[in-house]
Amino acid sequence: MKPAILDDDFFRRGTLRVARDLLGKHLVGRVNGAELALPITEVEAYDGPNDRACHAHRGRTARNAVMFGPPGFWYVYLCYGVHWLLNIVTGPEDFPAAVLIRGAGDVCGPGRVTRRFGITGDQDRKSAGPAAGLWIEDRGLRVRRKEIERTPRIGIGYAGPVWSSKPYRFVWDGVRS
DNA sequence: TAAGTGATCTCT
DNA sequence: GAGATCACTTAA
Repeated sequence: MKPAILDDDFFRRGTLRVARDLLGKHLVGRVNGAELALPITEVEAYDGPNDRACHAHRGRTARNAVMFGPPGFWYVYLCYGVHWLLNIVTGPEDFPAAVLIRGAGDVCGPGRVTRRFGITGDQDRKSAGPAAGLWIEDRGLRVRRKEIERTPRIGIGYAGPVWSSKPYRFVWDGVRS
């Protein structure tokens, strides 16, 4: 199968579906002039205005505005004043949702993924693709359902018992090199 | 286990 | 404008 860059149609679907399907797809970027591609191993879904863990839950702000736009755009923000976190906007326009990329290849942890790829606020609000220097490809890697683990999301206790316990985190443990 | 770190958001 | 908060990481 020929590598295919994922486009709007892939990301326009339901957030949970996109999140699950993102496992095994390759995050591709340019680092120091060379191309770096790592298969995505861990993601979390943040699904719209009713999701109390989603940044868009309290309405549109300058920071989260990109989530209200069309799918396939990067949402990058600084967390704890230290770490950049990488999200891809999902769902139709005006439905604020995104998927957080928490792990790729042998890199575990959302802050470490961005550091590995050299991602900063520069990519924020850009459309995922070569022009942004950062995109996602389907390279034909096959992910079996049994290899996917679903757990609650990390670090969102503030969202209350209902939303913080939703199994919106997807981990692929079938990656082998 | 605790602190660093600074943008962002919610009050005054 | 001030104060609290935070989708994390690292060093103990």
